[in-house]
Amino acid sequence: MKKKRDYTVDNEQLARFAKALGHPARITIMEFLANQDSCFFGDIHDELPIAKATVSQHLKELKDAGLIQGEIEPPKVRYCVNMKNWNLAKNLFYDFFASECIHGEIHCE
Amino acid sequence: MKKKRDYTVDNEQLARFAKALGHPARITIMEFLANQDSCFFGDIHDELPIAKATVSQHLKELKDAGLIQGEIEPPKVRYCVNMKNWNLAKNLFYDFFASECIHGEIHCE
DNA sequence: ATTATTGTTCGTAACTTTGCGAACAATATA
DNA sequence: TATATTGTTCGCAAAGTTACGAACAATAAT
Repeated sequence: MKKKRDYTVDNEQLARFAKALGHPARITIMEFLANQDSCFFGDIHDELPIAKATVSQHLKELKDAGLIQGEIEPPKVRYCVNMKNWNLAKNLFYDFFASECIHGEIHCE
Repeated sequence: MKKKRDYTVDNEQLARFAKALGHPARITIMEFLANQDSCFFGDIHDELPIAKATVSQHLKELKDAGLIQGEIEPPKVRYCVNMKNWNLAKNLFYDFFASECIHGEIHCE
């Protein structure tokens, strides 16, 4: 029997972030939140071609992945980027893609 | 009825890449391919704690997403990073995360 | 106390993902 | 021709994803 390595913690985390971003609605949400001050549920919903129940579901996934957080401001809910985890994701992705720079063309100096 | 925007082509593409990377096995594969010259199926399989049928499946997904390509060198199969699409992915991710630099701490100059 | 606004949760349906072992195909070796 | 090596495909099971409308809860306004 050969010995098989387990996945590293970093790779598990990176995969978790990637998975959370693996839907155009969730990409659109993150992009929107990154460039807005007002980030109420309704504003997000207006950006997306899907029902509010589905939007709520996508927001929950982003929240579970740690990429956003929401706080209730009755009668609305304000969503924001979780900067700590967003930066963690950013760094993991940067390092991931940087490892390819040995072949590199773009973004490698 | 409100008018809802469709997803942009870029966001769809970015989501497709993110989804393809949304599993630790596939992250591990890409990382491995990025840093090796020999990239036979068997070498990849040895890195992963899963059955070869499952490895084959993950490779197929990465291939379908355009991130890798494989060529038969009987009796082996050599897998490699598809640099064109890898760089496209890299750029899409970089731009995606760069949009957050208005709040930024790290990697923003 | 109604009624309206806002967003979540429930229930359901269709589809996709992940994983495995077994069977298979294709070449190389004895 | 038999046998070994390499990797894919098949068939299946269990679990997760995506989507919706309807029902619900919580606050605010009439």
